[in-house]
Amino acid sequence: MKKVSISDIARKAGVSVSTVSFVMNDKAVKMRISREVINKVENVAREMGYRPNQLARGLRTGKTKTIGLIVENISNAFFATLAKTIEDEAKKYDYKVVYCSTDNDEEKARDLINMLSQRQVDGYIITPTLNLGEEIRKLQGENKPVVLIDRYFPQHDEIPAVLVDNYEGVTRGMEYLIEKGYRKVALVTIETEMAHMKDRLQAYCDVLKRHDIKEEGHQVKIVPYNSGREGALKEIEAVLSGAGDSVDAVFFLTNYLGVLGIEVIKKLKIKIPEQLAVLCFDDNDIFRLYTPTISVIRQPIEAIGQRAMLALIERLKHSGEGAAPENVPIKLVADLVARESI
Amino acid sequence: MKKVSISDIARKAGVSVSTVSFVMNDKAVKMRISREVINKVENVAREMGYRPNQLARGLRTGKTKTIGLIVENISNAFFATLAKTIEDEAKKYDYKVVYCSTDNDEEKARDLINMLSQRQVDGYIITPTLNLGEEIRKLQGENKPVVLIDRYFPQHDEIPAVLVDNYEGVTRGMEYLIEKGYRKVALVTIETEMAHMKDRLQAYCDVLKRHDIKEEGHQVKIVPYNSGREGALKEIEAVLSGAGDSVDAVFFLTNYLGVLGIEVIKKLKIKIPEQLAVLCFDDNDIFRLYTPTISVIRQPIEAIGQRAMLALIERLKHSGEGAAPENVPIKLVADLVARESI
DNA sequence: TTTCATGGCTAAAACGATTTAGTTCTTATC
DNA sequence: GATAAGAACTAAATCGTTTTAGCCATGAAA
Repeated sequence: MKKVSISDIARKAGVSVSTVSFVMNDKAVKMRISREVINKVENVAREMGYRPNQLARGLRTGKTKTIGLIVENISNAFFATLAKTIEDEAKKYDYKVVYCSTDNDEEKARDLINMLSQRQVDGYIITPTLNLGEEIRKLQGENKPVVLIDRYFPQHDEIPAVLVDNYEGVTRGMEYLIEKGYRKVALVTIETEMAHMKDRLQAYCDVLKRHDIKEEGHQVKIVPYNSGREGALKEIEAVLSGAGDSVDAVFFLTNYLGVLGIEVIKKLKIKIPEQLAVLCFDDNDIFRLYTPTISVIRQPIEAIGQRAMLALIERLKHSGEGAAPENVPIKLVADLVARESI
Repeated sequence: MKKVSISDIARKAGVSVSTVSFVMNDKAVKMRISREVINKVENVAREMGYRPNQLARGLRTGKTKTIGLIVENISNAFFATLAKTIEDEAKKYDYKVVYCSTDNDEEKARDLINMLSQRQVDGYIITPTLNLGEEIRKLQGENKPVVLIDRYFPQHDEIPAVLVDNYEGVTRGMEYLIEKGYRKVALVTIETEMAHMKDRLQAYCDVLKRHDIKEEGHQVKIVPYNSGREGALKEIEAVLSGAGDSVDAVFFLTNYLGVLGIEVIKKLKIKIPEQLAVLCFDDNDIFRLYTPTISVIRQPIEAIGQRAMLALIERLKHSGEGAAPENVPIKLVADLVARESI
């Protein structure tokens, strides 16, 4: 019981392969195939359960109707939601998406791009790691559109990117904390050279400076990327043990760090917000359900996915022409969700 | 700047296409290509940045080195973890996985199978919806191996399946509740005809019967599948409003329901475990971090992914031969994680 | 001198589609 | 009666690989 091909149908219907192809692609009328032949072919195709081979089609046409999505980690809530949005959005334009995770590893990211390229995806949506600029330029050189999400390369402004306005988001959060009277705000962030995180860090520093908060107000803990779960917990604990004393508030710069932070807070039995105010960049179910509920700066995940998809589709359409260089990166505004933790 | 093909290399290196192919596939020695030609070809390929076209390769060989993974919803923690495990596992065998979500919609599931089939994936791992038996048999007819996960079709024991022992898991949970003195255990489950959920429900009933618990002890709430978030919250609230009175414990049969349950409990300010003991089938970060922590029956997600992958690879290897019909379904044991909620 | 290996490659078919450029009938037009 | 203009199809090239069968030397064996 082999798969049925277009020529099987042709044989059974007593017509040529081309005729079948025209019928299957709704070009029958344009090619003046008679009504009866059309019906005959359609019937035979249905009976035999024909499903066009996309490999063959892609090989011939050069289009696979597939886009590659590279995220940091698909099992992280943020990326999972983003992926789902993009998948749903892609379907509207009749594209399928295949996704994969870099685990933030440069080498792995390169391998993934390579793999997707070999599979001839039509375009890419990428959460880049460091030093991926060259690889991405190569894709563009092959005329494959690329849109970055969540992160960007300031030095490569010819690569379109869609992300939250990180600087503005953290500024908003910090202003809120300060307005509520907190002055000793610890920052917990992740070790990285990437611009989006630098922007967040910069915003923190700028706000403190603007309010003339010095020394004791500046407590930045940078968790090394490879410290693992246990290591990260230790690092965070080191900061939070100062709660109620050297620290009166903490701002976690990623959702993942925030969840670890909750774990530490729970362990140390720190009272929120009496001993410690808590704010996190990026929402998570846990923050909504924890007692007390945790305030967050919420990224507009759906909007990011939609805008990215839109930008990509635009480029896929006019892939030949010189892509109109949008003002990059596109920065969307994050909103503050005030809950009980501040 | 077009993509470079094998014949571009052949031309530049002054050899035939076949020779290049042999070199690129490590068949050069077997084909007695001389050392110098091998080196030459390899150099040219590297210089030109050659990446084999997998469409062409797949078309020719009939193997895409890709497996299709169909889950209910990739943004759900359970399936996201499962997907990640399977992806990692697949990589070991040099397979790529492409995943998609059914949202538990029969029609969508069929479409996805169709789409993956058109893309010529070599095998499938599927979280089936209702009535997918026929479609799956068709795949097997085309000699494409299929392994089910999380769910199974009792009436189709020729389709291999890997899942947790649902009956045993719920039995264990119920015995634990009863041992701790709870007698009025409400059950919250989802409306479905699928066997794995029937098994869970059956276990609940059997345990109560075994302990001679009648009437007041039997409170089964079946949340309709299409009730949406708000609807589901209402349904659950209807049950939990009896906490401390007609109900002294609640057992959520899925992780998703459990999270909604927590939301209701929080809203109604129900004291756990004083007014209500809580148990959930399937773990989630929230259960670990909520105060108090919530006990769960934990599924061995990694093991499920690994066993499923193993079974699939086995079948991919001997796809010609009559697949040795394993004892199906493979049922793995779930363990009870006792926390503070009981 | 013919035959046979063997070493070192290449030609060409095949995979399953799409698409361009025909081909073969009718029928209408001058 | 010759020509042109559709109508209704089909042949064959093509996409980029893999793979089988075979070609052409050279040297050894008979």
